[in-house]
This record gives sequence, structure tokens and C-alpha cells, in this order.
Amino acid sequence: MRIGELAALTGTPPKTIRFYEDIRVLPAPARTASQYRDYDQTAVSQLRFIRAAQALGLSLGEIREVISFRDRGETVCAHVASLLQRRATELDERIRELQRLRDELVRLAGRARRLDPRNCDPSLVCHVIP
Amino acid sequence: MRIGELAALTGTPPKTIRFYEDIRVLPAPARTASQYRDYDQTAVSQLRFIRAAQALGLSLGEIREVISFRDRGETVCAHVASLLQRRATELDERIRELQRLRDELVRLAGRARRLDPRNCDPSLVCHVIP
DNA sequence: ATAAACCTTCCAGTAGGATGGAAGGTCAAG
DNA sequence: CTTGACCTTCCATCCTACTGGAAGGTTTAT
Repeated sequence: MRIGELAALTGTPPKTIRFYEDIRVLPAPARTASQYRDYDQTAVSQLRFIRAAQALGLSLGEIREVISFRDRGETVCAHVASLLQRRATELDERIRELQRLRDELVRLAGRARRLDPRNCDPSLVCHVIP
Repeated sequence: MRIGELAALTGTPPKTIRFYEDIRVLPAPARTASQYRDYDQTAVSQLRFIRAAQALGLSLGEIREVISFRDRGETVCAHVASLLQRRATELDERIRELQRLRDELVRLAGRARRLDPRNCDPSLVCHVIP
């Protein structure tokens, strides 16, 4: 299968597929006589894995790590499990931060609506954000 | 005041202050006879505004927008209020997404720990992430 | 007078994840 | 045989928010 077909099957633009190959996240495929990339079903599931892992918040660097673990014949599950668990913990932290930020934004937005602009200190950009 | 002092007062490196000037987030200050940047108190509060707004999750682009509103003599409060409210709403959405993602990660991590690696399909990178 | 600390400009690079375009080769339909 | 879709490589560019360094000028302390 040529790159366009793989692109269509996975919803990934050809440019992006070549890019993944460049950065060694996807292995270089076979080539046809005319140097066209020639993919098989393995490529489809590998590329789907990449997109799914990305959607789970793994970076391409982490995905490459998982893949190279696998290529060394090591048990990927444990590695993936700890990676996912770590990412989940980081996410917990990030969510708490964002929640704090959100509450602060709402508080300031309310303040901005209640304040009379004529009381603004002209030397400040905006007295809502101190 | 020279750039180093402004840097010390606001905890912003001189490089970053010049960068803010380049991208028109901070106005170009007066210059001394020897072409050194010469800042006043206004610069301190402007730079503090920028850092505070950044900490609230506003991008430098949005901050520039707020500042140019102000420079056109318009009421900044209403603009800031709607910006903050919008950002808060986006944040709500983002938080919900991340929460969903986090739950999915925890679920998959648990699955990865329970599965026997010997059952892995060798044609897949990892059967935990489908 | 001289050294250290500070300032100037300009150019380049970082990370992450692509995307755009030019110049040229190949393949299938009409 | 030509047109258009598709493919190749290579190089450049985008976004955001900086950061680093070179080459040179200024200020301050000793």
C-alpha cells in the first residue's frame, strides 16, 4: 500500500507519516521499484498505535521509547503501565492547577464587571489584574 | 532605571524584557545618552501586569490585545472581563477533557498490569493501547 | 588605568509537532 | 500522448516564549 492509502486509512496526512519516519517513530517501510514507500498491515496498526497514544497525552518521544522497548524484545506492558500511571498522576496535578486558575479567572472577571472604569489608575494597564 | 534593575524588580530576565519590547508587548522605553534603555515606574507596573496576566493563562498575544485596547483609550475592564470569562470557560472544557483522559489512563494502566505479556499479539506494538 | 559588571545589537537555536512548497519522477485514464 | 493525481527529496516555515552567544560600547569600583 502506498503512503496515500495509509494516510486515508489512519487519518494521518502523508507529510506527517514521513515526518514520523524521519524522527524514527515509524520504521522505514519497504520501497517499490520506483522508490515509492510500500506499507503493509503492520504499518497500519503501528500508526494507529501512535495516534491513539498521542490522544492519551503521550509525546512522540515517549511513544518512541515504548516502541524501542518493544523492539528490544522487552515486556512493553509494564513499561506502558508505569508510563500511563505517571502521566495520570501528572494530570491530576495539572487538573488541580487549572481548577485553581479557573476559579481565579472567574473571580477577576466578576470584579472587572463590577468595577467602575472611571476609578482606574491611569498609570496601571488594568487594575483588575494587579 | 536600567534594564537590570527592572529585571531585578520584576523577576524577569533582561533578555525577556527586550523580547517583550520586540514583540510590542512592552513599549520601547526612553534611552540614556549612551543608548541604554531607561525605564520608569510605569514600566514596572506594565511588566508586572504582563507577568500576572501570563500566570492567569493569557498568552502574550492576548496581553498585547488588552494593552492595545487600553492604548486606544477604550475601556479595558469590559474587554478584560470577557477575555477572562472566555478563558475560564475554555478552561472548564479543558479540565473536563483532562479528567476524562486521566480516567482512561488509569484504566489502561490497570489493564497493562493485569495482562499477561505472553498473550500479546506480536503484530501489534502493544495491546494495551488498542 | 584597568577590570568587572553591565549594556547594546544582531543572529541563531530550542522544543514539539507538524505543514508548505519547489523541482522532479511515476502511474492510470482517456 | 497528454493530463492529473500521486509520489519522491530537500529545504523552509509556523507557533510560543524564550535563551544563548558573539562582538562591541559604557559605567563603576578600585
